[in-house]
This record gives sequence, structure tokens and C-alpha cells, in this order.
Amino acid sequence: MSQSQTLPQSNPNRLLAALPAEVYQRLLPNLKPVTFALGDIVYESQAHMEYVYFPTTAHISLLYIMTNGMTAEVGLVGNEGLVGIALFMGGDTTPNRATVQGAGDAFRMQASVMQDEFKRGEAFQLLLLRYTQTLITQISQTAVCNRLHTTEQRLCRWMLMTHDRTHSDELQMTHEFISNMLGVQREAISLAARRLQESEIISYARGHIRILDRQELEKCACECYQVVKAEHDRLLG
Amino acid sequence: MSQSQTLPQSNPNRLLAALPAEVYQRLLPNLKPVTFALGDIVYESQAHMEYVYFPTTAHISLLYIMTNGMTAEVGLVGNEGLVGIALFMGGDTTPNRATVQGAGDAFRMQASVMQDEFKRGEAFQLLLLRYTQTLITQISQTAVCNRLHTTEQRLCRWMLMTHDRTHSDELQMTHEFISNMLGVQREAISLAARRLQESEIISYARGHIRILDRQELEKCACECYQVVKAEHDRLLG
DNA sequence: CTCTGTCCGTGTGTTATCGCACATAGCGTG
DNA sequence: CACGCTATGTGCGATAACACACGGACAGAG
Repeated sequence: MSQSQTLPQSNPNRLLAALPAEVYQRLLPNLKPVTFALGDIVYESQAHMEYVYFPTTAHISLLYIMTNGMTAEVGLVGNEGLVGIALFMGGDTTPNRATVQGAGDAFRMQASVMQDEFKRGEAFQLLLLRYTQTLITQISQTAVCNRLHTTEQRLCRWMLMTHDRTHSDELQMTHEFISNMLGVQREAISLAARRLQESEIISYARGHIRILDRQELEKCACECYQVVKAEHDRLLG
Repeated sequence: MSQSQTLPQSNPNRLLAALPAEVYQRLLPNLKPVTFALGDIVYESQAHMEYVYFPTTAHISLLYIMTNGMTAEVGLVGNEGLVGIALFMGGDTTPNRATVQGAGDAFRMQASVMQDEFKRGEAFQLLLLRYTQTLITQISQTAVCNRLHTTEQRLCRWMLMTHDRTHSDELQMTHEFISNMLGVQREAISLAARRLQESEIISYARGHIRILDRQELEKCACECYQVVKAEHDRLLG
């Protein structure tokens, strides 16, 4: 992680953008731009959290690591949200690791500054709680989806969610990486991905996936994608 | 649902019990005892919510119903929590149905009264947000568990969670009912339950399950049960 | 241009679960 | 006590996913 020189204004964090000007101005001096590389660990499971992060171009996975080493993603955060909700929910830590799934930029804010503004109980608090509600919906739907849908459907949903946060048709990730997010074997991803490639919905090679036909991709995904999206639009759109 | 005559003090709601006396006294006039029967629907998916509920002896399932009718539980609330978090998180509704899994009592509070107290930003708010954080952990762990663990492990975890909220060794529920919670076929529950009965960990007959050996049951469950319990104890213990 | 590590393809056997069909048994009702 | 309903047992073929193994192909480093 390194400091970047200029604020990435072209693709702002949407929570910060939704704040009243007065609040935004008050917080601005406390927003420091940072750059994340793929694979960076933002927070370790159960570890102290000093900052909250408002992604702009980066996106971050919340994942759980079992004692036997298997992993599964429970949530995904891009420029629509923030990472570190435990710091205002009162937990201070979480059992999940937060790791960078897409390299890019974010703003960070000292936990104490965020908490002071949160305690004012105004727009900032309302916004953060509403976002947390959408995150709860996302996690709930992941629970349901993990139980009731096929690997192929879940792969489609996951690519759509990632696509929304990537702002590019090319996703840089290997089958191996995706299998760790979806909690399945790498071979299962290879199989599902190949079927999608044969249908000319995606194409891929050596860690680069290109989304060719987003409409078809949405048709192949389960309803979970739309449920989460609709709930997000309702609460923060 | 019917009004009961006396407040069930023997088994209080633990959130209410944790409030400072001053706050509790202020809220008391707004707490109305209600009794739930098995199967009652507390909130319908996407429907208006007029009250929040603090269970005492009842416990309530949060479950998602797919368009094809399949269901899966995402969370379980007993006297350690409350139902209706969307009312202070700012969502007002949720995509999940809340349904009574164990008959019993609860206190209800008008949404507006709850919101007024919440906005004071004091003990009540802190407590509710902390509880919400434990619920997020529960939902997250359900997501992971649904993906990575066997039906038998998940059945054990689910019975433990229910046992904690039932305050009795006898759970009144059929295999069919449990299968709807865990999102599996009824036959899969029958199989797993029979294995547990053969090991003399539980016994059951016609909708009555008796937990014979809770220690063994914990051994058969996955780590998810302990993770959620530990996080709850850390935040609200 | 060769080497090496990463990424993906593919096969085989095994297990878990589904989907369905039907049998059996207890319970309440009339 | 006969009946019907509900709860559970059981079998079987189909499918999805796991676990493991190994081969091929490409990219980048040197």
C-alpha cells in the first residue's frame, strides 16, 4: 500500500459523494488517499483496525478462513461502500479478513475521526447505517445462494458483482482465485467458465476474463444478484 | 398472536436487561407483551414493519424464500436479541421473512418510540448496534457454513443454536421443518438425524427432538457454532 | 531462446445430495 | 375403531461436486 499524490476524482466513493457539502468539507482534511495492490490484506481476522476505507477504484473482499484453510467470501465492497463497519457498530474487530480483490485507490479515515462524526447522529450516521443494511442483505443473499444455487450460477453472480465494482470489461483474476472466493475447487470454476466461454458470454486466458455479453451473463446468474442490487438501489440509489 | 396478561420476568430479554435503569424505565411504558404461536409470521418479506420485538421465550427465524419456493434460514433470534433491525438501520423493510420457530413470548415496541430512543445516541443505540454486529457475524458464518460443511454438521449447529434459545432439552420440530431452515431435502435431515440418534446424541419421534448429549452434539457440529457464540459473548457477554 | 512457474484442461473414482417413489407407523377425529 | 393425515424410513438412479493426478501451454525472467 502506498500514498498516491492526487485524489482520484473521476470515480468517487459514492458514500462520500452522497454526504451534504458541509459534512464533506468537515471530513475532507481527514481523508487520505491510499493505493491498494491485488492481494493486500486490509484487515486481518480479529485484528485491530485503525482506519476505515472508502474505496474509489479498488474493491475489497470480506472472507472467512476456516481452520482447515478453506475460504469463502461473504461480501464484496467497492466504491459504493466502505470497509470497517465494525468500527462504528461497536465491535472493533471482525472474524473476517478483508483483502484486496481489485487493485486501485481508496480514501482512509482515522477510526476516531469517523466515530466522532458518527456520534453526531446526522447524515453521516444515517448513510453508514443504510449502507450497513445493504451489506447485511448482500451477506444474507450469499448465505442463501451458497446453499441453493449451482457453481455456474454463483460464478455468474460473482462476476457481475465484480464487474459492477471494476468499471472495466476485463477482470484480472485466475480460476484458482475465484475458487477461493466461491469456496469450491478450482476445477469446478474451470468447467463452469468453459461452458460460459463456449456460449460466448465470456472469454478468458491466463488470469484475464473478458465479459463479452453482460445481458446473457445476467440471465445465467441466479436471482440473488438482482435482489441485492434492487435493495442497494432502494436504500442508496 | 395474542396479548398476554403478565410480563414474563423469569426469562427476560437480555438486551432490555442490559439497559441502564434510567433508559429501561423510560421505555417500559412502551413495552407490550405479546405471545407468538409456532409458524406466526412476524414480518413478511418487503412488508411494512410497525413494531420491533424483543423475544423472551419465543425465538424467531429470518429466512429467505426463493421465487421457486425453496427456503433457507439466514439467522435466528431469541432472547439475546431483537427482530426488526431494519427499523433503526434505515431500511424499513428487508427481503427476508421473519417467522416464529419456537412459540413463546416477546415484548413489542412501536417503531417510532424505538427510533426516538435510538436517536439519543446513548446506551440504547450502542447496544442495538452491537447486537446488529453479532447478527452480521451469525449471517456471515451461515454463508460460509452453507458452502463448506456437511448437512450433518449444519444440523448439529442448528440444533445447538435452537437449544440455546429454547431453554429446554426438547425441540418441537419435524424433519420437514428443519429441512426448510437448512435448505436441504427432508430425507437428508432424516438420514443425519438417524445417525445422531444411533449415536445416542439425540432421540426423536413425530416432531419432538430430545437432546440427550449436548457435549457430543457440540463435537459433531462445525466450528461455526463456536465462532458465532464467541463473538456474541465478546460483544454482549 | 530456454527455463520455470503459473494457469488451465481433462480424466477417474468417490461421495454427498437430489429427486422421486413408496412403505410404515403413530395420532387425532369422528 | 376405522379412517385419513402427518411424520418418518428406505431404496434407487441421476447429478454435482470433491479429491487427486497429470499433461499442456503460455508468459516472463534471465
